[in-house]
Amino acid sequence: MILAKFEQIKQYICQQVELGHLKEHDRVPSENALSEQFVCSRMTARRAITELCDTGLLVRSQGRGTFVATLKSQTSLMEIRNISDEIRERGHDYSVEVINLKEVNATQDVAITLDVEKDTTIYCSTLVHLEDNVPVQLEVRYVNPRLVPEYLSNDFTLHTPHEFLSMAAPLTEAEHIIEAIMPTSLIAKQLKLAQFEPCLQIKRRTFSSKGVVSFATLTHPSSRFRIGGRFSVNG
Amino acid sequence: MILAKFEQIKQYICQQVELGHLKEHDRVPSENALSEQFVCSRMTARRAITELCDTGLLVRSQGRGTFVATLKSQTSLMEIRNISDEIRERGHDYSVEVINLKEVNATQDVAITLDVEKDTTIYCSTLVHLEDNVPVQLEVRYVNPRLVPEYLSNDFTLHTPHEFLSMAAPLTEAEHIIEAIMPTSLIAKQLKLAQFEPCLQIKRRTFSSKGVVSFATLTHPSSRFRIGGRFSVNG
DNA sequence: CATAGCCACTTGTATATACAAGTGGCGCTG
DNA sequence: CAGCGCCACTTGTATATACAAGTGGCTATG
Repeated sequence: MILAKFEQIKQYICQQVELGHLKEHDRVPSENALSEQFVCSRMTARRAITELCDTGLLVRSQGRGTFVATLKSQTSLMEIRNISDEIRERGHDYSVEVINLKEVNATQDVAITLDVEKDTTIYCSTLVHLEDNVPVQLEVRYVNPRLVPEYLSNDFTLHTPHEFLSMAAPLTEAEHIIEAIMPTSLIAKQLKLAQFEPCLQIKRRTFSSKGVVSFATLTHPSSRFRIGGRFSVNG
Repeated sequence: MILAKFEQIKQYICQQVELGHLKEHDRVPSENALSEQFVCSRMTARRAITELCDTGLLVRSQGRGTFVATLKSQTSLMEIRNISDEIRERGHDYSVEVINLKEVNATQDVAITLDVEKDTTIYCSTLVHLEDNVPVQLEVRYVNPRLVPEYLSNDFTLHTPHEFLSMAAPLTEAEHIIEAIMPTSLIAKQLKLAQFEPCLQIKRRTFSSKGVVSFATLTHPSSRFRIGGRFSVNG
């Protein structure tokens, strides 16, 4: 048995929803029905459903049954998404311009942020992400070489830093600070801004189970990029 | 039995953490130990622990045991917090300046946003929130009068719009767009900005179970306010 | 015809049990 | 003393069962 039974049942229900066989507010088979269908006990079927309720795909109602929830668009505010995927999902062209890749000595503040010793050699990548050949994000990223020693050998035209890091050291947590700034002339030049305009700047620290993986400063020209999201309020 | 047994166990463990008897990375009693202590089956104790893991209070490790997780500060990025609470929690003075309260005819776009008929009369409040007498947020808010007819009768020096709306129509969902803008001269004046500086602008739509409650535009001078948050990445 | 009550079906809680699988310590052996 | 293997303990998966409790429809009764 490769996959646990309750995982198989989860997968099946997810597929039914993805394929459109189950739509919003449709009733899903009862726990008893599923346990017959998958030849398992009711508790196993129940577990599958419980976990899908936790993710928000299903909602239960005692006495009535279990139903497909109102499907909500994902909250890209919270989610850390890969910018190339996001651009491609909008049906646009993604490309990247690598400005430089280097090793640098950690200054005091970067060392603290990355949780390494001062003057350690750390990796730094600077690149610009383009949507239909228009720069939409300047990404300056410092990476902890202890956790991802092979970072600089990545081909960034094939894998974004986020993609590469996700493979090398799966993300467990992230920390964000969002600010509005006026770009410096260097940033304006790198983003090919015709005139100065306010930019959204996100400082993001990402963690894996082994510690701080990287620290990135993501700068978006306001006229070309927004951040949005929808989420439900708990409690 | 007022509370289900697994809820009692959850409560007990939460208390132990709150009281400091269990600290970060401490080991919590094993499922078997809990089931003896509470005279229940292991599956019941297990359920309590499972749900506390889901909330992030505990982490499990097969073969080793269950531990109190690294306690994280709340993510104020996702949470919709009351600005007056936030300012007071920082130990600063909160005050508010009401610029105006009025009824307006819904223009096309506001009508769509609030999901009401065009030219309906809707409520509009404009106020500035101050931290130690410095303006930190300009809030322009449109409210659906069908859902909160008594909105304009609120004393905004006692309750922020968010507080009042939360009582009148509990939030179920919210939608956000974040942008960086240069303030108009009116906004700059209302925020008492000495010179023009980039501002973070959040457009927020809030929903109750009965529909769109309000639409707010929150403008923060970048030099006086940031948005931050930390969260765990699922999957 | 209206309704009160019963019944079938659903989810919710709880138990007892079994075996799989991961971890870490302890002791035995080379 | 180093390392291997066993064992105790832990969490992970799964089953079979029981009763509680909420929902909705159907039927019998007034």
